[in-house]
Amino acid sequence: MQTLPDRRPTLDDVARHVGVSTATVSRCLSAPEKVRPKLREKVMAAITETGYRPHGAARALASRRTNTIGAVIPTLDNAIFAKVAQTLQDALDAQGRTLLLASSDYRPEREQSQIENLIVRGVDGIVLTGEQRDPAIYSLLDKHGIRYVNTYVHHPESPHPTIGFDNVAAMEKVVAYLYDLGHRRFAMIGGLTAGNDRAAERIQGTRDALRRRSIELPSSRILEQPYVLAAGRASCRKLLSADNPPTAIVCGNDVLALGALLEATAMGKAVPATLSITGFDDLELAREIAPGLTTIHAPLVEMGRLAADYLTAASKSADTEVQHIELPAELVVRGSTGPISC
Amino acid sequence: MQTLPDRRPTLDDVARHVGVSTATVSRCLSAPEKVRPKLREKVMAAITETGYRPHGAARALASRRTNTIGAVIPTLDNAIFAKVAQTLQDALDAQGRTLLLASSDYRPEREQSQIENLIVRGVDGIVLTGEQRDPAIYSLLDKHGIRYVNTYVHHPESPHPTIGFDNVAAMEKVVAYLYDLGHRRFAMIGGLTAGNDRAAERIQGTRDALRRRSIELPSSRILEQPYVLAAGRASCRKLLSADNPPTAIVCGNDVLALGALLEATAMGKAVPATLSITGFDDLELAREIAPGLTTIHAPLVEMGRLAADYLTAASKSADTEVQHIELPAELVVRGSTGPISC
DNA sequence: ATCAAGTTTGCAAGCGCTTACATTTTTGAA
DNA sequence: TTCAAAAATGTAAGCGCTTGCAAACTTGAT
Repeated sequence: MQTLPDRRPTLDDVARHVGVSTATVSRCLSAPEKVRPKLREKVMAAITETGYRPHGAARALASRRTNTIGAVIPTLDNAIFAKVAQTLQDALDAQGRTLLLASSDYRPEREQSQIENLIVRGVDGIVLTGEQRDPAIYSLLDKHGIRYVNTYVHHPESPHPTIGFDNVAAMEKVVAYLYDLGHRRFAMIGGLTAGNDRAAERIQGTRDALRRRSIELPSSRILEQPYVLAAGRASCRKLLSADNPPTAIVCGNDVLALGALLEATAMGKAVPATLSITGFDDLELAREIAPGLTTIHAPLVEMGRLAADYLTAASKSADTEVQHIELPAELVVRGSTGPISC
Repeated sequence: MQTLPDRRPTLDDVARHVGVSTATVSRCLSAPEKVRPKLREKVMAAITETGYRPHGAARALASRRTNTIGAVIPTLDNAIFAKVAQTLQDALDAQGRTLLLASSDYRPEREQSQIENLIVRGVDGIVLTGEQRDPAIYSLLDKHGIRYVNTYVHHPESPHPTIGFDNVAAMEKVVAYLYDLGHRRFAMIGGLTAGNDRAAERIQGTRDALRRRSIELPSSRILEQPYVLAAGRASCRKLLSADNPPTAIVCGNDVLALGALLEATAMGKAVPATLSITGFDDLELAREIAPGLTTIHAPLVEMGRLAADYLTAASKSADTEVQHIELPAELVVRGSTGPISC
């Protein structure tokens, strides 16, 4: 007798098909070694035949596990975040878990709603970008017993775990390098700092590093811009058109720097002969363009892998130690920077 | 009397807190208009106080809905797919649904496992990339009653719905334009065609368009490469180093074309004076680089929006008509192409 | 053969929520 | 006021699965 169900097959369908209990079928799927090989084979065959696939929601409800990790990144539109997402996915895949990816578009309220969304979906842990956010979010996370880790930053004193690099120290490296080349007239094209602590730290880091060398960066020389090429171009044009233009433009990320580089070239400004430009992140394109972009290499792969490992380990042990891992963010010198020549 | 639960708050906790039934609390959340305003306020306050958040799995199990759409894209590492994902997410957000994003890394078996994953997660519909895949996947989708739509292609005769553009016709436009400029020696740097029908169609489209003009493209002039800058560079170098090098290089996407453009420039080859290069997709960078890249504009935003709408509409009505929507993919002429000059 | 220990399988109680249906309360026309 | 209709709320039965525990079956030393 053959039933032709037009509904999604269930565990029960498979069980009846073989003549065993649902418990056995369930075990074939989640603990195969507990079922006698011969029986298991029969069950597996029935699963194939019926096209059965587990019902994730039912499984999650019964087992109180989802084997899922969430991540909220600012945007997919930047290769840098896409790369981390890819790394996370690979690392989690290897552990038999899956990644739930959400993007906030750099908007705090949207980040919050995405985090709540992940909570509702029952993720076991969350990878966050940066540290700055409404404390209510952290307490909500705690209340639901969900582990999380802040990435892209290193804040050893923070009560929240961080895996990332020191944005301030990285900018010190950039400034030190440019200063030693002889540069004294600086400008910065940074990211929008509202709700973005990384962007703020990079600007602050640059400002501090210059101040340490007795150079004050006037606000007219600090432009806060969205991370798009066109903004880098426009900002560069503006800076170069001013009186006494800078000889070095420090950018908050590679996208802005590439925009600046393209505009400077278009304006006939020789790079690096008369203008040095630096980025941050080290995109593939930074290496390929001519001249190559001097930038800070962000250790994305390492960061993604460690974040995945951290959440996995964290969900097992219940140790309370807040962890902070600092990754190196090194300066990569390429053709877009050089000694001052005027 | 105050309980201090260290477990996740449930509907029941909230209900007890207010002194109503769980049904009422549930209704406050999913059909607020069915609850007297005064009571509703009390319930909402209790929800805030307890930090309650719905348990998605339980909700999905009870309601047999997840309000979730899945999408499987080849990779996040290409701005083009990131853009579609972003658009999809925005469109779905507006409908109160969420996007579950998965990437296949251009590997068919990984695409399959990601699709199964989405089925297990109970998505209401799936956005797929391209059409070529194991028929078993389509029948699995059918068996589970999950709607899907293939994007990036337009196959009016296919039994599977498609929303996209005609890759073959697009390449005809490219070739026609270059031919009319006087080009006769062509080469192509295409994507890897294994499991990628878009890449295959673009190569085939180019070959056909040339053949129609009595130009045969020898296999030595067709390079299949992964979509990365470095591959574009290396391929370009190889093509230009051959005897009787091409005057026009047609690329399978903008990443390859940008690589080719960078390499040609680095080799001192004047573009477009002695070499024309075309891309496909129309990345932001294609517009910003110098010279600007002549390319096919892929209507991503429109595609994402339509796909979201289609799956929403599809899940409501049960009409059986297989839909095919063709979107325009126009040639955008910029500085990387010009008349032949030899 | 026998039986204790180990292995395999089944039983059945939930997991936290939604929702048909039943019950109670409110409303407003008579 | 009265009472039928409408609105609000409660009751309770699952949704499809996992898993502790009990029952049945194997195993192999005696």
